[in-house]
Amino acid sequence: MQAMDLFRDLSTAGRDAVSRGLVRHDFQKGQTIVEKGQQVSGAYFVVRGELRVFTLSPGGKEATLYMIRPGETCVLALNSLFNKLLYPAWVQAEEASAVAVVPGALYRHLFASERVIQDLTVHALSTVVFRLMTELEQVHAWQLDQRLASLLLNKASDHGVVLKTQQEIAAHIGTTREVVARLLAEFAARSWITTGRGRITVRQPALLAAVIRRGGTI
Amino acid sequence: MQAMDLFRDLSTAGRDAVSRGLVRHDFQKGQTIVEKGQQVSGAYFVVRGELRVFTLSPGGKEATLYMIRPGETCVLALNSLFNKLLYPAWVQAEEASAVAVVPGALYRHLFASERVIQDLTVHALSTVVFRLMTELEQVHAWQLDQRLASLLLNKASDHGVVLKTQQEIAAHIGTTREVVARLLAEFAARSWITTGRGRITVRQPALLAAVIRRGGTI
DNA sequence: GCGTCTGCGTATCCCAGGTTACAGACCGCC
DNA sequence: GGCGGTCTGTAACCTGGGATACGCAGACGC
Repeated sequence: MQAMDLFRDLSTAGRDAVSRGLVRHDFQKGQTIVEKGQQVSGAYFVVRGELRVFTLSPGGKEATLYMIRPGETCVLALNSLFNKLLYPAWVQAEEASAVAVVPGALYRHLFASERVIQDLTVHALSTVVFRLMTELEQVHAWQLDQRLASLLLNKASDHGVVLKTQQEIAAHIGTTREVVARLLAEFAARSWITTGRGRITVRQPALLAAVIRRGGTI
Repeated sequence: MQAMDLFRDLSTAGRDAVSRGLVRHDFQKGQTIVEKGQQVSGAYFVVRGELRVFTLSPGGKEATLYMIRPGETCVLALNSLFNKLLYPAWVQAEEASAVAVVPGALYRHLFASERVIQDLTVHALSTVVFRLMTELEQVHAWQLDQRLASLLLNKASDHGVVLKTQQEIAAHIGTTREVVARLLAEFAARSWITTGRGRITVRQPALLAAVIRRGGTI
């Protein structure tokens, strides 16, 4: 199992403990993994797919906090693990995903004795701090068209294709579907992108990038 | 020195190393401690006062990311992340503050060998993650009047006094002075607060709290 | 007392973006 | 090939709050 790569450098005792305690879960695209306020225990390692950590406001509007990619750890779990706080957000499988869960007690034990786990924990936490700070900065400083352009450039495949519905995009940048449609229409009118059902193709990445750097669309 | 409390549980060797390597700095209110993009290393323990971590957008508008209070740590350089990437925000002394700085190399050494430092590090990082997530959630879900009410209730002393200028408050919640004045005027018109030069007194905390829970001022 | 500086109060205007309300268009399935 | 569900396009409208532009009032030094 690929997830085991993470544990290669453990002591034999540690590896034994892990192989006994590790639980693997599979999630479908869109499936909710953790709900806000839930008491979580254990560390979640993403083996395959991608997880999305997001908030849900009373009105039902979502906003992505950050993503967790394969090989990374869900630190919220670590956070709750070490602080005894309740989980402060929702987590969902962005695509079909496989997750390896190390139960809380085992993880704390490993953290106490295994150097690799200590480093990994700190690294995971730092990464999230960095991502959250970046996100927060962008929310404050950027307009929606800049955030949208940024998302398109980030999520585009090698050939500039983004396979997402407008609804999903809206949830990512924390706005509504209509607004996304409006902004995409502006981009499309300038031939920077072309749109299709569940698909956006970036035609002029350089010009999109310019939107981010500057301040406005016009 | 009070900061030494933190290091009480170190091994003798560790304590020696710290007492040799620790550098104490004093900062005036408003003084900048770290600038964005600066190459920082080590850990900052707040001994006295309070630090503010914030972003500064091109337009010059500030927005507070989170605060660090006495006894808490700002872990800047533990791994490649904050070492190689540059620090993504500004840090400023919110009040006159004393900070004990543990240089990067020493901190990494301590982290590798001292149990207390490992726990402290994870705890500090988790705390920051939690604060950032909370802040991000509020930015998305709350209106400015709610954010302002929240800030007033949080920063008020025992007798409901907040000693801040409107400019400072605006920087905290990421808006402009004029908007703060407008909202404060609304609150004052309802006799929930009274205002003065550099001072706001909360008269009806319960009603302010109601603003947060609900959705609007009216 | 008098100038100067810093902070407050207020009014007017304007725009990004949220809201509402439909009208297609594509997609798979029966 | 018709039908229901999911997605997109778009237009008209509304509002929170950012921008601009002052005038005024304490504080503080001289």
